[in-house]
Amino acid sequence: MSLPHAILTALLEKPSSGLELTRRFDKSIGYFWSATHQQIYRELGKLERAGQIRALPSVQPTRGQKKEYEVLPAGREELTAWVARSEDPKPVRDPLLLRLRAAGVVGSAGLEVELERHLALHQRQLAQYEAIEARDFPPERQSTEQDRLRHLVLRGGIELETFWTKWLTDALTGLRPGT
Amino acid sequence: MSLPHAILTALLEKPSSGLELTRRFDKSIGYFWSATHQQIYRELGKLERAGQIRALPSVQPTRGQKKEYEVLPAGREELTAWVARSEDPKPVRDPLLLRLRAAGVVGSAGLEVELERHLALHQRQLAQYEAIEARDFPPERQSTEQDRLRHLVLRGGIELETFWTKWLTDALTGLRPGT
DNA sequence: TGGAGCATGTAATTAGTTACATGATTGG
DNA sequence: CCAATCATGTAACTAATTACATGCTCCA
Repeated sequence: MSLPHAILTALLEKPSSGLELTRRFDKSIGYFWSATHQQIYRELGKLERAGQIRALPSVQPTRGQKKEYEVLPAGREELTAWVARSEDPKPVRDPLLLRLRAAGVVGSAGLEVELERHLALHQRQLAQYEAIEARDFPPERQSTEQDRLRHLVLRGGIELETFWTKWLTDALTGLRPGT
Repeated sequence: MSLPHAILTALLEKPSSGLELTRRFDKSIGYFWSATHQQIYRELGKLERAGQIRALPSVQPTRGQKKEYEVLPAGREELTAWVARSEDPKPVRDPLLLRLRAAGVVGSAGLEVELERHLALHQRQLAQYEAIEARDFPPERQSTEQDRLRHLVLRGGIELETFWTKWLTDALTGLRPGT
């Protein structure tokens, strides 16, 4: 139940059309909440019907015509309440860990290649996050709460990718015999 | 598309009934792939119709009667192929990171309590994993590939929970003013 | 005999994915 | 004027969640 809140957050940061949102979900927002344009349009419709956002009245609502949305007070209230809401972490569901367990039962043939592929992907993502950190959060510069929160989110991404690269490296080592 | 593979793995480790599987998914298997009994029964039906598993012929298939399943050769082959299959990591979707981003926009009122709650949950999970590691994987004891793979999976769980406890601690520090 | 617990399921809903459809704008 | 691209959507499907239904066994 987080997609509407992701959209509300994005629209508060900057009113946008569906396609603009899609592009932003492919970049910064997608680093912690991914969504496709189909999901986004469907959810925009729901949020509009719920009175949490509205289309800016600049252009007529015909198909193929750009339509910009902004957040209404009800939407902001909903988001504010959600930030403090009590929601348990979702149970883990990780296909790669599962595959290692499966490999323990049917053998690990072919797994090494796949682990190396994942390792390369995570290393690339990590490098990208670190570049963003170097660019947007140079040492000793954060002052506003918004800056600190954004940096924390990015740190989460960096540390998650660091975990994966380290764990995959260990797994590749451990997969070849000899401890 | 990993639930059927999770079930095949579990059944290869030990033939079980639906409820037994449900219990095992609440424990060890659920540490990296969670599932409810409804999902499990539905998927058992599909796998049986697909000829990948079969019910042990011991008891008649009436409702309320325990029914044990075992994996057929086709099921083992499918699992073997899946271990080596090329599958990209799923895009990240983490509600807590998203909430921090939202807090940057509408303010972080009430967030601290929620972060502390999550921190406690992750610390508890971490302690549990570490107890399992101490019990099942004492130093210098692993020899078989299966042992090494199982330990790697557990290390994944431990390091993920370590990441969350560390990150949440940082976040709580960073949330109060003064760097 | 009747209720607790074991065991297997169905139904309805929600969220996410994949594939496709259509209109508007613009530059060659 | 037509192809590329921008932009908004629909439809069908798959996966997961939540709520409910039903039958069997055992023992107080």
